[in-house]
Amino acid sequence: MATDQTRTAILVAAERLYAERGFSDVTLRDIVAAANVNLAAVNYHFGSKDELIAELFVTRSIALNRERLRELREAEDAGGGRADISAILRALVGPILRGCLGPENQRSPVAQFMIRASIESVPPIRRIKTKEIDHLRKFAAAMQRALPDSSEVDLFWGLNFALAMAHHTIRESERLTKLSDGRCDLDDVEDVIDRVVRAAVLGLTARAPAAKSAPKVAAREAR
Amino acid sequence: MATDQTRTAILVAAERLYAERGFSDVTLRDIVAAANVNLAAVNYHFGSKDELIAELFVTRSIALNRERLRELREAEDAGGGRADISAILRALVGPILRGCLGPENQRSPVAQFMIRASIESVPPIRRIKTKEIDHLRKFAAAMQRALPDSSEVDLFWGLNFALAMAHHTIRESERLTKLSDGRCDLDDVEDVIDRVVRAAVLGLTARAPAAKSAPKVAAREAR
DNA sequence: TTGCGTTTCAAACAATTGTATGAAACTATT
DNA sequence: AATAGTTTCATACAATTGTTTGAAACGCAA
Repeated sequence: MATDQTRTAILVAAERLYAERGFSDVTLRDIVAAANVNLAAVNYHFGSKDELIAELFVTRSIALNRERLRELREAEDAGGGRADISAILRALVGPILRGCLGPENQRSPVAQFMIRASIESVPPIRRIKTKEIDHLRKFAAAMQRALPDSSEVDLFWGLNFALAMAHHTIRESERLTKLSDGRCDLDDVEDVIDRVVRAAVLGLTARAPAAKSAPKVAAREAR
Repeated sequence: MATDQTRTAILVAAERLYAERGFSDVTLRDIVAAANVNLAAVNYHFGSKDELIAELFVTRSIALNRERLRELREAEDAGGGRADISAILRALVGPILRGCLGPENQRSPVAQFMIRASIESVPPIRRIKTKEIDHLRKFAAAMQRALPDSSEVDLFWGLNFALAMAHHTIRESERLTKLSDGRCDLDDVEDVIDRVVRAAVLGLTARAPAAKSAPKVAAREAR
């Protein structure tokens, strides 16, 4: 059993490579080369490539969800049982953004891997991902308590949009930097979180759907 | 030259399979089986697998960008040269959403393929994707004309968030349906577009500057 | 040291991948 | 009908994939 040296070496190398290049482009031979272990070690310690991926994802998924719930509880405690909508959304998108962006995390595999995982749906992950819905329901419920007057549907859409902005910003951070000629500072993580949360909250709390539907142009063309 | 029967058969089959299962999971043998053509036909007509993917992506990319620009011009013409911000964003996210969602397009590969393409960055696509930045710049410029008082950075963020909501909604439409127990109707495409545009516009036009730390539930209406 | 369970290693495995080949079948012009 | 150019086809190829194997090396209690 020793110190599980090779086991963790494989995990570390695999996560880094997967985060950098995606699942399909990384072979077991790439991993064992980066980890400086024997090829057979992967199957010995994990059984198969899929189980290695699954273990990676489960570990990170649990950690991320725990951190999210921790922040949610913290916000609820601070608000005397009912958390502010901003705080709820901040608990939802903060951990993943903090893990993926920022000067020290920009190229870090810690959570960049999770984004890959949520994108390329390899079989072992797809199974696990289904369970994440239960996790999101907790946030939906908290949002409902924070905004009891809003319709459920609107809340789900708000939740969806918040995650959308967080994930997309992480995935396309490079493109946003290039598009804005570096003027969008993705290293200031807390600023990014603020922007995402603010935009999501505005979409949720703004009354009257007035600002939409372009006046002159045919807004809706169907039906 | 006949009617390019096999050529188009390959294109159709490939796009459908790629849309359904992603690039890495679809082999040339899968494609030729679905297209009912010989294995060698792919390399004969396209040169290589990568060139087939590139041709698919280029074709769809051009069509999508053309439709976006068409709607943008239409909006600008209707506004006498200066388009409304809602109309601009609608031109940006409308075409892709219409192509991917809706009862008849839900499982249609027409543009679902594009989402896969923008996610799994296989080499031939990555090259083409870079050019899309120039395309987005046109929208950024239009947004600047529509909201001359907003800072450039805020506009880029708004553009980023609008695309984020559109793409994420397409990608995770199944999860949103499941999470909301079917109450979020993703078949009503125009409603989805309205929601995306409205949320994006609110984030852009709401007067609630900076406000670093979590803003209170100030329900700010857009002007 | 001896013995035994665990871990590592080099090598080979079978399966799958994209691509290439060269002959056959087809099309259309002469 | 004959020919030249194009397209199809079965087949083979080389490379890469995840996985397996059996022996060697190791750790450690007796």
